[in-house]
Amino acid sequence: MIMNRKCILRLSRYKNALKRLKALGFVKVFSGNLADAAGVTSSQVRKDFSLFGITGNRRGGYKVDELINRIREILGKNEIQKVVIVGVGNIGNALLHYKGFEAGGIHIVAGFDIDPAKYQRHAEVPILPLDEFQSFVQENDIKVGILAVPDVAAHHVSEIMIAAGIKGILNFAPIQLRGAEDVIISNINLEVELENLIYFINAAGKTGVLSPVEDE
Amino acid sequence: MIMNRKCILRLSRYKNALKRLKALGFVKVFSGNLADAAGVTSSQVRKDFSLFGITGNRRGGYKVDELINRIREILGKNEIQKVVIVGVGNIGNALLHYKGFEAGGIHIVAGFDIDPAKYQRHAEVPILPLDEFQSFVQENDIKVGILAVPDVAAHHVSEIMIAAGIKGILNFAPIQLRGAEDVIISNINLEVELENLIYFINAAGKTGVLSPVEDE
DNA sequence: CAAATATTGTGAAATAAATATCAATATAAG
DNA sequence: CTTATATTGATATTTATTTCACAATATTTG
Repeated sequence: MIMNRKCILRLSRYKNALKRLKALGFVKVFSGNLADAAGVTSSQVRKDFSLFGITGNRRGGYKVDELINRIREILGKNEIQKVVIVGVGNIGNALLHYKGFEAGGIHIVAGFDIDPAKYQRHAEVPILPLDEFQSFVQENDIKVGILAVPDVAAHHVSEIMIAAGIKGILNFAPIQLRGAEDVIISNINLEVELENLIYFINAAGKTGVLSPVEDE
Repeated sequence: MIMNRKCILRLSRYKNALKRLKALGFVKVFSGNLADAAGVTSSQVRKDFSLFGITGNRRGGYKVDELINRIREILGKNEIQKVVIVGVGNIGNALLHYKGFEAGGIHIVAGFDIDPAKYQRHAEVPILPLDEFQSFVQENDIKVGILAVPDVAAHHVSEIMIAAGIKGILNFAPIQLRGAEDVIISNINLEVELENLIYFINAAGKTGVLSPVEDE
């Protein structure tokens, strides 16, 4: 089954939207409801579902609980959920203490840095020397890491991560990392995002028209 | 000229790559060099350039300095560059003190929050009451804001921002914000990104194949 | 100066993604 | 129980994006 990235990202968003709808008391939803909540079209929702074999009832929509479980199953959240952070600077530290992940079943289990002043071996989420990265990752079977080091170090550190067995990297350094064959990398570049906003605002100022909102 | 978002994002990345190439001593580049540095194909680079009317010399490539200036011009970095942050929690605070933006000509000029304990009126980058948001934004002609409040507050705060005249929002809250007609919103959802990595790692574990790296 | 060569710039082709359409059908109404 | 109706699910259509292919042309070499 060939699945593209965008489709999976949307699936994740559907799940988030479903949780909110559930909190509002929804027991079943129609593709249109979900489309509104996730900011897409109902065709898109049904198309995505059909790719994953998710089915509802004609005229009856989808049961919220079943749907959440099915998506969670597809996203594989029960198989990997421990995440480490490399680079405990501004951004890394914020993510280390970000509470939003826990609710989604993602656990930040440790931070790593090269600066001894940052080490906190006995904190709830320990901050350890980068030297210990490989052994920690292997002992704890970690597959996902967040990279939040300065740009000059990013490439080097990504190699350390990959060598240790990390298979997925969320990269905050403002360079385009290229992974190995079996490693997937998501690049988040905040400056690029801001520049993008600025461009479209300026463009709107000139033409009076603004492109529709989209992401990724 | 109809221009899509992805294309602009790439332009921004080309600029970053060019800066790095320049630092390495490059005076001119070929589309292939830039493609490698930015992780795309050379066709893509040339096509993007042709959309914006950027030209080089056949057989001579592009002059790095000219190219950087031209891209900077297109991205409009000389017109808007002041940015505010609403929500000085974990993430907001990290971004407030993130040094990476300055080099790119983006200035974080203030943070806003509703928690009086966070106010720092006389700090280098002041943290002010949300009540003062509108007057600050209007007096300082701010058009771009970063939204980093808890999800339950996100929608409400986005409305305050838009009412104050903000035209571009970089949203870190894990809900899909929908802007007004003339407001552009970029959503960055870290949990979704992590889930996505987890999905592809699990998928690779089953099939032995991993999709190529891409973003947005 | 002429010939060889590498690279751009662009239109055409291929691929991928999103949207629209509509028959099938479950639910609800009468 | 029958009819009307709304919604799915799948296919077709449209639109967008990427890649390919190659003529045009600077630059370099002999």
